[in-house]
Amino acid sequence: MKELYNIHAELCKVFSNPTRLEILNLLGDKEMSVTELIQKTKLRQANISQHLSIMKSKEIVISDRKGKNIYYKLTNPKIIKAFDIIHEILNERLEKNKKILAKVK
Amino acid sequence: MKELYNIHAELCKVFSNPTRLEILNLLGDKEMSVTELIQKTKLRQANISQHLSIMKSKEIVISDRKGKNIYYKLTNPKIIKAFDIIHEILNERLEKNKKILAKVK
DNA sequence: TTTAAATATTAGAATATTCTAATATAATAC
DNA sequence: GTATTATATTAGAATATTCTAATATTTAAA
Repeated sequence: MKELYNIHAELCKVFSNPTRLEILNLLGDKEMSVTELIQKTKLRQANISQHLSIMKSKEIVISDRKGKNIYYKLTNPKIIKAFDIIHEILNERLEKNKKILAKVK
Repeated sequence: MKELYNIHAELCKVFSNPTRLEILNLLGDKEMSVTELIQKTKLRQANISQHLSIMKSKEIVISDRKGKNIYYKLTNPKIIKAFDIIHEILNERLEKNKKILAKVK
């Protein structure tokens, strides 16, 4: 069982960086080339490449060259499902805080 | 939108440590005192306390003293739902690898 | 009111992560 | 071939994380 926690933690480590989350969310919509990712995120090329390399090595994305460009996509779209739940949790937290603020006011 | 990635990443950072995942999974079943958590995990008291402190500060768990003991529980059980999806992803990955191995053999 | 049990905090060494700048590689177009 | 475009890799400084050992705090029991 401890081994499951290790690989689960490894996976979450990948998700614990805002740039990688941004990339993954973009790839959730459709596969995208590195150039497109640079344009959408406004981040440096080396940085995007490094993050893609990390995610590829963890088998979270796969790449596919098409002519001049290399396209990346998610290996498993369920990742987005997990993100959706995280977003629900964050929204519920926000709502709760709003209510508390409303009472105090 | 970038702000969402920041807080999402912050939350996943908490999930990117095997000990914290182990604690959270235990708390998913029922609330538990620090002593119980030490017994179940076989980890050092200081270590458990530090991890609980981190998760409390991120509002992932809340604590409640009952006499001698302090009990911790999840603030939002949906966390376990997110973990279940992660486990599905990891299982699917495992199955895929099994199939590949079977073909090679 | 001292003692014991339960939990928290602190300090610090070891390790890991993340970014930028610079450079390398690979494919296409000319 | 040579230049250009797209992408990857490397090195290294700054920062963050994680554990252990030691110590402090809090509550209940004697």
